[in-house]
Amino acid sequence: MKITASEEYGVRCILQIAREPSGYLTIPQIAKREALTTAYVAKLVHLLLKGGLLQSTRGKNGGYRLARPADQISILSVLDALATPIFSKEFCNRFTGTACTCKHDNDCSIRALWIAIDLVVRHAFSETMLTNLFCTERQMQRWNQIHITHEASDSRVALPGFPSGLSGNEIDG
Amino acid sequence: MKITASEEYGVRCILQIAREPSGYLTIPQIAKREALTTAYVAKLVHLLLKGGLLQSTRGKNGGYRLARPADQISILSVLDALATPIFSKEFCNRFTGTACTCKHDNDCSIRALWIAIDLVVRHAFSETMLTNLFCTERQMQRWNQIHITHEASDSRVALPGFPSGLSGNEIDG
DNA sequence: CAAATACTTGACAAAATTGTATATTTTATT
DNA sequence: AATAAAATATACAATTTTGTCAAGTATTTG
Repeated sequence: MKITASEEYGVRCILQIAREPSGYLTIPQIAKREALTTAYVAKLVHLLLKGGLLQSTRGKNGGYRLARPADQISILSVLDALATPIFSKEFCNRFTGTACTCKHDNDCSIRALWIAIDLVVRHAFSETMLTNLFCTERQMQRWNQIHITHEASDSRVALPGFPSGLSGNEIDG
Repeated sequence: MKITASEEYGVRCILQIAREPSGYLTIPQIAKREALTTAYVAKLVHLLLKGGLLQSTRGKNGGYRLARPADQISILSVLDALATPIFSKEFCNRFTGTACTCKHDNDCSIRALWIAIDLVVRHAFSETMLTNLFCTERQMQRWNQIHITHEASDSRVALPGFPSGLSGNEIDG
């Protein structure tokens, strides 16, 4: 499982704009701050623009700003603008092996697994806003230790007890 | 965020072995059932072998079997054998932009975000065993509807309230 | 011990992703 | 109007991932 390059760099770009006091940045400014080329930043912010997260002004003195306040922009919406989610309509078409259509097309428990984890991830990111990244890494880590690992060991952040094949008859499909 | 090809196909291969009544399958057999080439299956099962999830027997009448009972093999261990996790040691080295070292190397709230989601995902997969995939997709879906979306709307499967930059002083980093 | 079967390994070809280059359009300033 | 600064668009080069090929090693069976 991988974070794609556009997701990583795209989040960095919009976070630069979000944290900028003036609320306004040009492509060359972002490029300099993130050590990226202007061409690449242009591509990324364009994705964010199409996704409705940024507004642009053309011409001299132009630039980009957030389309809404940072506390109303979820990480989920940012990632959705930058790449396709873990599970999308195209997924099963991507993995057909040597056949022209996937062997498990009409009944695939693995597909249900990916859909489940996608749901978990999407929910997590839907609750995290750009403003939540306005802090130091130490603060974030501390939060992680307190909440995530705690919740995790409480088995609340899990997919516990997927229907077992051995005792799966309880569920009427 | 993407599931890699080796993760997808690798899970399919080990699931074939796990579901096989004899508990024993050869590379050509797996290849046929999954519509993959024998060369590709060989590569994938070898990763699973190195990861300690399979045992192999060479020579005529050889093949692969699970190294332990299917209910003791987590999806997490399978995925770890097949690919690197969402966040690993190499991560920051992959995204350095045009610089030779990442601009945010010593303080990066985004990194903490990826580490957090990685933890959530790993925990979820650590609780899901191969046997939990021994069912129909409908059964899985039904389970998803009951548990996942429910827990999600209960805000228990989330990263709620990451430290905010506005009111983040409460946390002593 | 030879033949058949099956795993092992490393190199390489194809495809997808990632990143760059170039040209165009828009707009403020002089 | 001319110029400079900035966004937009498209095509293309580089890299990484994905999948294949081919030559090897090991083991069982007759």
